[in-house]
Amino acid sequence: MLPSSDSTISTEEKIKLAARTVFMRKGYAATRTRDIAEESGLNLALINYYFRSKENLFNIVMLEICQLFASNVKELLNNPETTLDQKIEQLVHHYIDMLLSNPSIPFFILNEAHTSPDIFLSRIGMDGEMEELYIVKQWKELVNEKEITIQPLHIILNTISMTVFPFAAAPIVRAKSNLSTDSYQQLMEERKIMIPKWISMMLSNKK
Amino acid sequence: MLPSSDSTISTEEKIKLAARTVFMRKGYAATRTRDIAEESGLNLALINYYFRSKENLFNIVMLEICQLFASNVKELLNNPETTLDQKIEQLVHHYIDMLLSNPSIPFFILNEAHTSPDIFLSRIGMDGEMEELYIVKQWKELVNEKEITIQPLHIILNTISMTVFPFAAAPIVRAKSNLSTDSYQQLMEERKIMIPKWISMMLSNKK
DNA sequence: GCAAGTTTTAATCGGATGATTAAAATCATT
DNA sequence: AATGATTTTAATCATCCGATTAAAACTTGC
Repeated sequence: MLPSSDSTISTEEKIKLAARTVFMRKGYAATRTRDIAEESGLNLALINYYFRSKENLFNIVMLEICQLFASNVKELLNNPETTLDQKIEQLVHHYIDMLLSNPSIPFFILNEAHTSPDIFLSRIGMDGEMEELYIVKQWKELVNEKEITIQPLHIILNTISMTVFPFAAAPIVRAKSNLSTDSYQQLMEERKIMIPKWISMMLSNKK
Repeated sequence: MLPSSDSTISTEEKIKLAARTVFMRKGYAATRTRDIAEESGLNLALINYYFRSKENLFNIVMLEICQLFASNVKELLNNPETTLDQKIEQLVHHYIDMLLSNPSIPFFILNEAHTSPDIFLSRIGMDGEMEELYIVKQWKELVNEKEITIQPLHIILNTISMTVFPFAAAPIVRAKSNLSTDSYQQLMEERKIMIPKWISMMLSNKK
C-alpha cells in the first residue's frame, strides 16, 4: 500500500506524497514543480534537494504506482489451490478494491503508456514469462474440457476492460449518469460481484 | 469524417490537421506550438495568425473530435426500426470501425476529461435528454418481459468498456501480447462480432 | 505593372518553469 | 555552549515556450 498522509512523516515522504497526488491528477507534463511544492506546503527547492529533478521524482512515483498495480496479482494467478473462476473473482475484487481507494491510477497509467510508451514499458517489468503461471495450465484444461474456441486474450481484455474502464472514464460517466460519488462507489461494489459472473457466462458458452 | 491529409489544402487546414495529430499523441499540456509547426512544416507564427492561441486551436480540434465521436449515435439509438440487440450491434460496429481509423481518440478524450473535467464537460454538449430515445422505451419493454433486475448503466458500461478500453490500452496490451498492428486490428474485428453476443448473453440471463 | 490587401517569415518579447545557489535555520555530537 | 553537519529558505539563473511584431513575399484587382 502507498503511504497515507500522516502527522510525522519525513520531508522526503511528504514530497513524494504530494507529487503522487499532483502527477496523478494532472499527468507529468501539466504538473509544475511549483504545484508539488504548494501541495506539500514545502519550499520549492526541497524538491530538487531530495530528488534531483522533476523527472527523477516522477520515475520514483511511477514505479511505486506500478508496483501497487501489479502487487499480489502474479501470486493470485499462480495459486494452485484456487479454480479458474475463483482466480477471476479474486482478480476483479482485488482491482476494484484497489481502484476504489486509488481511482486515478488507470488514467495515470494510460496517460504515461500513451505519451511515452517506450519509456513506460521499459520502466515496468513488462518482460513476459506469463506462460509459467498456473492459471495458464487451468485455462488449457478448460479448453480441452469444454471445447472453447474463444481466444484467451478476449477474456483477459473483457475482464480488465469491464473492471478498469469505469474508473478511467469516471468523470464522463458520472456526469452522464448524474451519480454522486457514493452511488458511483456503490455501482462499483455491484460490479465486483457481477463481472466474475459475466465472465463465467462467456466461458461456459461453448462453441 | 475528419479531413485526411491531401495535396491541396489550405494552410489553416494543414495546421488543424497537424494539431490534431500532435494533440492526440501527446495531450494538450505536453504539446508545444512548435511541435505543431514542425508537424505541419509551417512557420510557427502562422498558428497564432490563423488561430489566436494554442488553447483556441485546441478547442476547435477538440470539438471536431467530439463531434466525430458522437456522430450518428443518437440517430442510431433512436431508430424505431431496429431491435435493441440490433442497436447494440450497430453501436459496437460503428465505434470499432471509427476507432480502427482513429485509435488515439479514446486516450485523447479520457485525458482531457480527466485533466480538466469541468471544461471538457461544458465543451461537449453533455446535456442529458437521453430519456427520449427510442432505445429507452425498448429497454423498459425488455425489463417487463424478462424480469431483468440488472441496472441499465451496467450494460452501457460493459458495452463501452469492452469496445473502447482495448483501444485506450493498446500500447500496454500490444506489448504484453506481442501482437503486431495487423493482428491487433484482426482482434478488434473479432470483437465487433463477439461483443454484441456477450452483451446479449448478459441481457438474456434473467434473475 | 502597380497599389492594396493578404499571407508568410525571421526575430524577438515577456512570462513561466526547472534548476541552482548561498545564506539562514535547525539539528546532532561532544 | 560550541562545532560541524544537515535541512530549509529566499533569491536568482537559464532556458523554454506562447505570443507578437515588423518587414518581406506573395496575391488580387485594376
